[in-house]
Amino acid sequence: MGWFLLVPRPNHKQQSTPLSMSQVRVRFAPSPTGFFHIGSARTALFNWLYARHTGGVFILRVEDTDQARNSEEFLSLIYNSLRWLGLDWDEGPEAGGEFGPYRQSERAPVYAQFLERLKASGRTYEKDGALLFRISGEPQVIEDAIRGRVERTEEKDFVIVRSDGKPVFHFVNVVDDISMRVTHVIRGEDHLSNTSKHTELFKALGEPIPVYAHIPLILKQNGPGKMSKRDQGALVEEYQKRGFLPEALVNFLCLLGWSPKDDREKLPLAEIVRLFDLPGVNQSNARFDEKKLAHMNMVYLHEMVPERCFVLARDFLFARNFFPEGAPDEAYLREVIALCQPKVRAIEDLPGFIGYFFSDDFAIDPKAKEKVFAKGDPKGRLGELLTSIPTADFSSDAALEVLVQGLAAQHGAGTGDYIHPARLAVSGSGVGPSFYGLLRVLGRDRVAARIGRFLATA
RNA sequence: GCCCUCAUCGUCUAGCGGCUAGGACGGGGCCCUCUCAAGGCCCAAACAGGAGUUCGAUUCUCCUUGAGGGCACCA
Repeated sequence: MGWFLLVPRPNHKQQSTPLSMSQVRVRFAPSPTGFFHIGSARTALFNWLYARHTGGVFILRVEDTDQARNSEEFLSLIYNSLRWLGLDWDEGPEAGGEFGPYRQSERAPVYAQFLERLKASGRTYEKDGALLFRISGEPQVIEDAIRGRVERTEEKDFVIVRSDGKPVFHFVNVVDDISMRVTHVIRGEDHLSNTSKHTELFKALGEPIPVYAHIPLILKQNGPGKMSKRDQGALVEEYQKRGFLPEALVNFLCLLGWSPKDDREKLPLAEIVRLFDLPGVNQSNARFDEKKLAHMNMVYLHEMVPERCFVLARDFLFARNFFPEGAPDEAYLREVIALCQPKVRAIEDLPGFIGYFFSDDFAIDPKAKEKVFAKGDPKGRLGELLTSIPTADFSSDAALEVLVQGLAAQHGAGTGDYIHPARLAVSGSGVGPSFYGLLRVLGRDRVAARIGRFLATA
């Protein structure tokens, strides 16, 4: 890892005119042939981070030349996911820019023009109706900003235009990077072996070679191989639908192949932007760990301001049709969410956690009931509590706590002797949010009715 | 098969010649106590193997092994 101390840092300035290359220009170039997945998201993220770190330009380029497999749905999914993650692009579709168009399907004239240049160099020839590129056969050396010197010799000529007239990936990719003035190519390591094809093309066209930075791949969490869009937990859209917090997913993704080099893990994006650099990126592949993502998501959830949590939770609950009988009172919902925010690990846990706040028709958990009735006199305690409810102060948790402590002292019992049976009576569950908050939010009427019903039926 | 890349706890990582090899997730235990999927504390857990270089290697070099990727008229 010490090579970058010896070799001057990325040397694009030596390779081109300082004026045109004075600003970093990176691109993320997805092809809309399937769902947007975690690996692509991280590649986009690292490009975005580098652009923001250097004050450069982040370009979105759509590689939609595979017409048989492309779809506009997949494309808008990419846009949506990038926006959800906060990865805004400076140039590209829906953003404009002076080096467009940014969809390859609209760039045929550019490819024709560069093809003429390549033909003029005498390095192309036709075979079976396709156009081939004649390689130099010379070793291709790149100074990868992450891996250091990598050398590889391309061994055979390759097709650059199919017999149907469509140019292939290697050619259009290089042409676009040239014409969009891309200075740094940050992409997955799966492209490392392709790079020799690309440098051959850059040289044949007499163009400067960009700085390459091949980032490690994300491996699927179970089983062999890299993560693909078919793997469990691979789709960005899925996390969005499940109510994950985008800042948590971004933070987690940053830590797959990069670290701040100290023991911090949760850090603000602005801090990551400040610290991020290519030599700090790891060289080894990382295995995706959904448990750690879930933990990161929980940490962000618990630290989030309640109002934002409310908005996210409300939208999520409505999206899941959690209120089939219509919207609940907003102030009440806000209180429920605020009460439960510290107790759930994720927004998606909410539906299973808050049902009894919105319906009196909840089941009594038999296990919890067994535990409550195992000792003491739960019904007697509930009776005492019920008697005190009409005159109780439900305006604050503290007031309710005082009430229960008073009952306990008066009857020579512990607060738990009231709390556990009462929690069961009002929620049907042995677990839940802070007890006094639970009573306060449910309110006097519900609490009294539910305890009364419990005493009558349990 | 050929080529390229990588290699520290189960997982994500810190470490850039001398450390009791640190942190986090997950796992186990204890505490708190109004429950808990929350919080606090503690424990187990790693330098793949072999040769070198060096006074000294997790750290540098080579080999082996393992892992990943690439070798399309897919991108």
